[in-house]
Amino acid sequence: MMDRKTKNLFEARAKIIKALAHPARLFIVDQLSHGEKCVCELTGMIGSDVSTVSKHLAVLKNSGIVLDEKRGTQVFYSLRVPCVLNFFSCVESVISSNARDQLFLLKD
Amino acid sequence: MMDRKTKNLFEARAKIIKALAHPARLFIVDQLSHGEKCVCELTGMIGSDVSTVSKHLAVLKNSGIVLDEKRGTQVFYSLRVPCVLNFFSCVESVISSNARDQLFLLKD
DNA sequence: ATATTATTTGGCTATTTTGCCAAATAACCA
DNA sequence: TGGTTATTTGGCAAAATAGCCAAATAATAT
Repeated sequence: MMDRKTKNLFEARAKIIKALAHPARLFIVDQLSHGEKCVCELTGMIGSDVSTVSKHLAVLKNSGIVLDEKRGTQVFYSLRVPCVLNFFSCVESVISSNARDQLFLLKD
Repeated sequence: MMDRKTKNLFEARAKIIKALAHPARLFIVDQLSHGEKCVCELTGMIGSDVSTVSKHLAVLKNSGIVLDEKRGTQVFYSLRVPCVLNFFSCVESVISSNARDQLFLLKD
């Protein structure tokens, strides 16, 4: 049986991945890959309540994925660990692999 | 504002990542990287009810991350898209980056 | 046929996550 | 100071997720 140490390791990993596991948060990460953005900019793009976006950002910040910097009345968020962008290519390949299988089922 | 197409894309991506966002499921993926395993083997390692493990496997299968193959009375699961293993190294770097920051705060 | 082993499914409760609103806080400007 | 804009926080209700048990299904062996 998995020991305590192993369990902790996988819990820590899951916490990071869980922080990414939401469409709005993935979108935020994608946007930040083009450079820092303030909460208001992101809110405009996402189209949820500001408080909702702020909470999504808090989740990302809390897990160590983004950084925040207050300048004047705005808070700018940026990617702290850009390698999270690598996730996208693999996720894309899962999606297209799924799509190929769907096509295969429809063949003939 | 994000258009429908973009929204769908990020929802599809989130679905895949969500499938990975659980300690038991990450553990399963890690184990499968060493080769296929049957439900009973995984259950022994994880230490939850078989039905729970079976449901975790269903989540992974449903999102296209693993494959299943029934042989006799057992079902063997294997990785369908091995690139998901790349996630680990980035997740690890987020974790160690967090740890470094913690240390920094404690300095002096 | 019956029993046994492996796995999945249904159903239920407990927990977590989401997203909105309203209110609090912070920084700036008039 | 008082007002305005940007952001966060608290609180709540709805939705999704997790994990257990019991029962159903599947394959095999006796």
